[in-house]
Amino acid sequence: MKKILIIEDNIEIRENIAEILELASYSTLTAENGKEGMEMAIAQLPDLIICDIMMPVLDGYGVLHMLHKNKRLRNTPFIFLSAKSEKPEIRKGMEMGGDDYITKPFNTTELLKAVACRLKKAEQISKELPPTPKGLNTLIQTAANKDSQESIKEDSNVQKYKKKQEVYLEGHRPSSLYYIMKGKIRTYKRNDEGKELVIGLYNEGDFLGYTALLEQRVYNENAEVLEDAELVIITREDFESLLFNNLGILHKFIQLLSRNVTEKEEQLLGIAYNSLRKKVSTALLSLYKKYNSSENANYSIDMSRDSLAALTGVAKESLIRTLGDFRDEKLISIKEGLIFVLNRKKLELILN
Amino acid sequence: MKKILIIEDNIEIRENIAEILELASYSTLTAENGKEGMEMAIAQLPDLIICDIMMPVLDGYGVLHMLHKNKRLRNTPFIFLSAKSEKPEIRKGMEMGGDDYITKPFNTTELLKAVACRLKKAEQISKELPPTPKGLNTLIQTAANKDSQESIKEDSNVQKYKKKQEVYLEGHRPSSLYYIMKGKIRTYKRNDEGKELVIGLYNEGDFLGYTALLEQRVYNENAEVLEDAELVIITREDFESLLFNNLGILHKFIQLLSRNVTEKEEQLLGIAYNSLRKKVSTALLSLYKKYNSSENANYSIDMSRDSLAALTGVAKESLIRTLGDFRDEKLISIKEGLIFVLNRKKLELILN
DNA sequence: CGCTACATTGAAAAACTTCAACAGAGGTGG
DNA sequence: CCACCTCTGTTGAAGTTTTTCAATGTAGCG
Repeated sequence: MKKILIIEDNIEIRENIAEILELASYSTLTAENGKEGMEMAIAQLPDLIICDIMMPVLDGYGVLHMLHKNKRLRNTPFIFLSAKSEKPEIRKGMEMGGDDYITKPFNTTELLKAVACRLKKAEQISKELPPTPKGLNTLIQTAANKDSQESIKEDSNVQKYKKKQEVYLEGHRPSSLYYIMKGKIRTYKRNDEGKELVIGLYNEGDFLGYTALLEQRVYNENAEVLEDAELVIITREDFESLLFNNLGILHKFIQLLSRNVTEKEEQLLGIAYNSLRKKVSTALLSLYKKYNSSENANYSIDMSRDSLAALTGVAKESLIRTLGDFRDEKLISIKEGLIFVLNRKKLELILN
Repeated sequence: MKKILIIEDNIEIRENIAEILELASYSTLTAENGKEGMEMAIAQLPDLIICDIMMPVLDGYGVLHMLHKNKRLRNTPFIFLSAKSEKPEIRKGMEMGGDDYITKPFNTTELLKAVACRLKKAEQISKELPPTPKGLNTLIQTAANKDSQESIKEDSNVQKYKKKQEVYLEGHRPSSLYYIMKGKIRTYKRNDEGKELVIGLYNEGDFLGYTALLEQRVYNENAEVLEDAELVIITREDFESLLFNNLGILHKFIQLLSRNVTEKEEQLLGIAYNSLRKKVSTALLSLYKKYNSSENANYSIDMSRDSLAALTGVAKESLIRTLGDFRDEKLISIKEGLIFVLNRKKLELILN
């Protein structure tokens, strides 16, 4: 239930507002001057504040000013109350960052609408999300529903891709963001000699191809389907409007990118100094973690040896030999090309 | 000069507003009903729209609704005009996404204040910045000045660091963001065997240590001063408030991170498959580009062989031998340990 | 002067890659 | 339906590249 703080010196008006809001099943807090109101705001962190301008001790402007200085209250919606005659005061209030205002006398509908409207807007902005990248999944859907402007879901189309199909190619101009509904994708780069290195693995619930869009330049890598996939195509325009109209999504993308950087740094260290054995084992483990997060006991890695080698950054033959060694050491088993991880612990403990 | 579109059916009011705004040196466009106004908005892309609610043909709500459907006009500030008596209409307008409203009759000050206030807010949001990372430099300063809440500049302090000093260490909790006023920094990781790999080079005008802050976890790398430095310490709180109160900064950080990812991917490909010679030459060139962007002819690389090896991802001895080869081939010269790039072109053309 | 830290060189060893050959699966067309 | 072709996976052996180990040189410094 939403908590609303009412700061108003006139007891009648105050009680009246509180009553109306309570009837609309909000919980209310009341204060009879700015100072008291601030104290209460700090202690209770209300979801919205309704505040009179003309008050003894600390007036409405003062409250607004102090709110802005407080990190946790800065974004709380703030609705002014003022007498009809106080026009310049109202302007001043809006300039100082008030979100809306109501002029006295007001009627019930007006009050409730203003409150509902501001609460809704605030919610859209500060939407809390689960910390996993998967959270973006739910997010994009809720955003698509809530967005009154355009429903991303409707506009976007889902496309099916077969194994080995290329989703995009290095050097091409990005026209859309991809969201993986189903299937697995890898991204890779090729050096002058044609050797491939896999630089990213993507699974259901992941986004694909955002760096090129964010940097506003052509793709720097190729993307290929590892396992038959269904991708939601989100046009560049939709992506940008989603991104910049929704602080929550922006926040999440920043975290996503940030984690990306960190992962790549880990990978760098590994590729630079790890031994063949270590490289192969970390590659196997990263596949395992990425695609078998539910710890399915019978999970198998189904990937061509070329791809696997490109993921590890070693020659195909070296990879195969190492896999053979691991099989002999009973760390993995291989049946018809599929690799089963038998002893994850030991695989993790392999030294350089 | 800012362009303002006035949509109002009453010719007197319309001309009056236009006149006032012209006097305040805005340029104005006028339309006498919603339909005409929309056409003009699409054709002219004004910076702000003032619009009456009650109008023939297409009313104010209709205009607002259509604006929201148009990508280029969606974020244009929108101020309603309405008669004092039309309170429920005003609420409806605010609910639909109007930014502000003015009740008729209004006075000059009120109008001008509302216009100025909305224009200012819109500008803060969509601030355009130069594309270079250096842009952040100017940005943080302007942000510090404009930010009415807290001046980052005042709060933060500048600290001096000596060569070889550690700025932060892997595993430590980040408490602040660093902005490099002067000097050079490198970040590096160490593997289990103690071998170091440099994963980032930072120069004047760069930010340092943001990934840990953004991911909200401990540092994943060490940062060490390469050349005596002065760093602005920006507290975590300031950084976060800066980041989330200023869309422009957020935008820029997204681009920064994005480029970071791309760079690391390039580096990965290089470290994975390049030959020793190629690795050394790209390392030299990346140092050259990073720290001698002004193409100073007498620039020299002053770095310990250990550091250089860590940057390249090879053994120190291998690095030294390759440097020797390059010197014999007259690609570089070495005096007292300092490396001078003699033939950048040829260095770039070295094959695997 | 002796100590320490960094730079350089030589030679041997290790770690991978490359080349080459071959096997099996799977698809194709006569 | 089978011979044939191609593609992928595997193995052996030779070849390269890079690292490691060890010795030596050099500069700064209390």
